[in-house]
Amino acid sequence: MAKKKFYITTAIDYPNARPHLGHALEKVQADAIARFQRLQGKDVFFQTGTDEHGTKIWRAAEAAKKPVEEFLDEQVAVFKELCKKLNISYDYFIRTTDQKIHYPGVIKLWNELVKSGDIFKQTYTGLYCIGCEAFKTEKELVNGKCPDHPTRQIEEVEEENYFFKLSKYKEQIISKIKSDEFRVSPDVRKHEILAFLENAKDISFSRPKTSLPWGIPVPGDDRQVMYVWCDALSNYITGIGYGRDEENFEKLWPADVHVIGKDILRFHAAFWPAMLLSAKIKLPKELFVHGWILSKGAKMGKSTGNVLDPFAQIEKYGVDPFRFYILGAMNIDGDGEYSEELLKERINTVLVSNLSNFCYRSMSFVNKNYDSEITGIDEDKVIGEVEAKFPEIKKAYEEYDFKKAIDIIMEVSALGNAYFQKKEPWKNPAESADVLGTCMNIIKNLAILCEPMMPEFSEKLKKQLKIKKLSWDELGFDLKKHRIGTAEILFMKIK
RNA sequence: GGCGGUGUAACUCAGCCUGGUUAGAGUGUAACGCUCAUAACGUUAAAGCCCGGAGUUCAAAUCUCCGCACCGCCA
Repeated sequence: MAKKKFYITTAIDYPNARPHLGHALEKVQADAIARFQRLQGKDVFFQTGTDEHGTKIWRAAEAAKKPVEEFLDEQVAVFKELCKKLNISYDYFIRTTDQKIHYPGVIKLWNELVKSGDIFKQTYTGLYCIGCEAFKTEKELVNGKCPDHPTRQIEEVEEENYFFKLSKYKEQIISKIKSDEFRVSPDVRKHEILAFLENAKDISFSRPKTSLPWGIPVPGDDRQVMYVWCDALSNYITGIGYGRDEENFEKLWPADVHVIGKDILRFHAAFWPAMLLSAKIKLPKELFVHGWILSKGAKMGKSTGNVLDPFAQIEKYGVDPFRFYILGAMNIDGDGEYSEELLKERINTVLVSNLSNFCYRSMSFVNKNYDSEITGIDEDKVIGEVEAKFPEIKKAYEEYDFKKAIDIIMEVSALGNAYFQKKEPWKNPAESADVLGTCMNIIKNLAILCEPMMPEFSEKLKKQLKIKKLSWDELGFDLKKHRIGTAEILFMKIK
């Protein structure tokens, strides 16, 4: 039987500045999902990438005094480097400036929307801030001035743009979201978007080239440039072949899950499905929306000055402890707190004292007392207790509740520690060989359970246990006669 | 202003949908035990007017209403 496919994406990042912890969080969450699905035997395709058009990029390149292509290549390299440092197992990294891969699908999509009669021209009159190079609503202004550029004039500008008939599809989208045919999770985000959709208006879909110099030209009207929606959201289909390799597209679409942040919910849960409906393309199955990483209760961002550099954090604490911490710090339907104090505490008390210590004390005991070999297992009730956790952990992963998954996995490790303590094998090593056999099996299970979140740790465990590949199906206590390798400490305590 | 969420031990949270024995977990604290292990592990304990008020009920952290505080989305 052919493997079932699983197509997962992150949002594409806007590389006008260096990546921050929020970027890291989303990639790590998506990576954990991708790895979990691979463990389940799925044929996973995992896409991430960068959104490279728009005024901010154009201006950032100007500020850096570089040609925009060169500027982007450098910026994108940093985002790719972050993925590498984070151990992100993506299959494809899409760039929206890629004229071979991305443009054909974008143009096809635009034309499909035109064919459906959903693109129309309209004159737009609005209040324009020269500083932002963007339209503002009256509500956004403070004393008639842009809050970000209070010294600049606000001008009333008239532009002729293409619009997209979002309103035409809102009822369809509402019904698909309500029925979970297009699932938006967690529920709080589902409620939010349903409320928004009730009053959804048509949206601006292009800008004059004069005001948006860096973008994809509108087919048949080179005075207009596509606005971000058609240009960027389309990456989810163009990357897998839409408009270019239809066979591959048919194989992978619809996406099983788009992982996004709550700030772009509307674009993904309203604009994007409307575009797909207009183009007669199936909707993605699910949108998983994460919150923000906060530092002392404030959003991480350049403006708040509380930016922690993910590269520095990974360097300082190691990739798996970092992944472990940010995955465990997020509440499923809210935000998460990032602080180095908390991170240190979590690593020292949970990763080191519980998990890593159990593995090391058990394996080094086998090295010393049994010449690295186990010959059987002790049929203790701990086996049933551990096995009872497997379905709970699977459920937590399936619900993207990494915090819960971590908690239960650590209960497995704690069961191991309590079992080891109760059996006191050090008092009589000669007669305790089977106790350690049971411990080796618990460790094997931990290697599987932790893999989605801490792949490097899992690799090390497998190497030390001398076990090749492991899938979720191999959870259990089947290791009877086996020789392990040399135990090494897996995580060090942080001072 | 409208809609939604949150408020439970010193800290982070679970429990609330489907009311019911002494309200749970981890961290921190204390005592004891153990010593294979990264001063790691185990056992036990102290610690909660479950935001406030009213109501429904034999019974409410849990359901209803009002209020307060904080957060999100919309206007």
